[in-house]
Formats: sequence, structure tokens, C-alpha cells
Amino acid sequence: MKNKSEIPECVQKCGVEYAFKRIGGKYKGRILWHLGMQKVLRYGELSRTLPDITTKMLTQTLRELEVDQLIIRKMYHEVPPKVEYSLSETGLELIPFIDHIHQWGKKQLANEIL
Amino acid sequence: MKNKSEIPECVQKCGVEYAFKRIGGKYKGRILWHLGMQKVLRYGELSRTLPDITTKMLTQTLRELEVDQLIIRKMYHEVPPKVEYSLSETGLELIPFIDHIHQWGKKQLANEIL
DNA sequence: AGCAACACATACTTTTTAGTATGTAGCATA
DNA sequence: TATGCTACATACTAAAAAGTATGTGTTGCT
Repeated sequence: MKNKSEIPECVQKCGVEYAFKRIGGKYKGRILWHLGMQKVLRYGELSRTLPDITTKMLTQTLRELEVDQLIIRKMYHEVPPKVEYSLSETGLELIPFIDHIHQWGKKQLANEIL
Repeated sequence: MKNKSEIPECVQKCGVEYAFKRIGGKYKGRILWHLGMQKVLRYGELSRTLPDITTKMLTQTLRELEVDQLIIRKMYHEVPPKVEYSLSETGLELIPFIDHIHQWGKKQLANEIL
């Protein structure tokens, strides 16, 4: 499987495939979820909220989400710098689904403990 | 981050984190989706439905889903062998959400083309 | 002059995930 | 005897993702 033309059309056009590529990263779901709850978060706030994510991965993941237009990055030209992240329109549309999956996950976790 | 005890509690208990681990693989979403539509599929049928997945990855992914109790594997002791896959109760609960994300993905794909 | 504040960047290494190629079982049919 | 059918297994390699450690810029404060 070398180039795009060799991949069957049905695969390229699959919404599930496409969606999972955009939100399937290790941390993307959680970042989107927190932005969905808090509306606006600064870089440092996100970092403290998700302490297991290294700054490298946090920055990288935020960039990907920005390029994919799921989040909006607003920077203030101040010193020390200030950057705020929030969901875009498209990102907002994902919140109901992330909520669904969150409920499901909580339920599963609860069952595991029993 | 070496062992579980070093990971903050809030992270371990996060339903979003947990859910993405279960269904976040490269192919898991699509496999679940197809099983959701077709109810029951044999190994070969799945393989033909998802031709870009190698047999190694298909088998491996199906095993993971089975261990996670999202799908059910039913084997018939015949020659040549016959194995049927279907969603479990828990797996079924994911269908509305996969449907949601499928709609979202289709919409995004449509926008991209314009 | 030195340090803190904040949001990163970068080089390098390790780990994880996926791909390639080939092999297996057991029976039926040519 | 050879081949096909089906659902895999396994060894090895390559690629992708993540982790570690360290560095950067600007300004105000001490």
C-alpha cells in the first residue's frame, strides 16, 4: 500500500476512519473534553489539568488539533506570553459524542471494580 | 512514569481516557462499526470488507476487542474452520456514538471537498 | 546582574504499533 | 499426490508515536 490511489475508495471515504484519525490520538479526546467543559483554557492550565502529558506532547497535540481546526488558538502579545485555547465550531460538535463515550467509560470502569 | 501508583488518580479514573484506550486503535472503530451494521460477520467477510487491514492486524485487533469484551467470537469446529464475530452487549452500547462520529466524519469529508 | 514567569522548541532515545513474508492444520476434491 | 479452503500464527523489519532532557525569548522585579 504505497500511495493513495491504491487505497480503495470506500476506505478513503469512510467517515469513521476519518474521524478516528482526527481525534484518535493518545491525548486528543481528553484535551477536547476539558476544553468542552471549561470553554477557555490557557496552556499552563491545560498542562496542570493533564499532568501526565509532557509539554512536548501537549504542544504537539494542540498544534494538530489547531491544524485540523478543532480548536482555536488565541495568543496575546504580552510578556510573559499568554495563549488561550478553545473549541472551534467543528470541535464543539464533537462534545456530545465525547460526552457519550465518557459516560460509557465511567460505567465500564465502575463495572471493572466490582 | 513507571508504575500505576505514580499516575494521578484523576487520570486513571477518567472515563474518556479509558474509553479511548479501548476503541482508539487504528482499526477498532471501523471493525465495531461494520459489526454494528451487519450483526454477524465471519473472519473472511470482515477481511474483504476492510481490505486495507492485513490479516495479522485484523486477527490482533479482533483479539483485543474480544479480550476487552466488546465483541463475541464464536467458532464452529468444522473443516475448513468457521468463526463468527458479533458485538457484545457492551459493544452494542458503543454503536450510537460510533454512528454520531460517522455522521460527523462524513460531514467533514464533504466540507473538505468543497 | 540574576531570576522568575510562560509557552513553547529541539535533539535524541525508547517504546509502541504496523507491515511483510511465510507457514500451519485438516479435510475435500481433482 | 497436489491444491484449495479458512482462519489464523510467527519471525522479522520498518515506521510512527511518545518520552527525556535541555534550551530559548522578553520583560519586570530584586
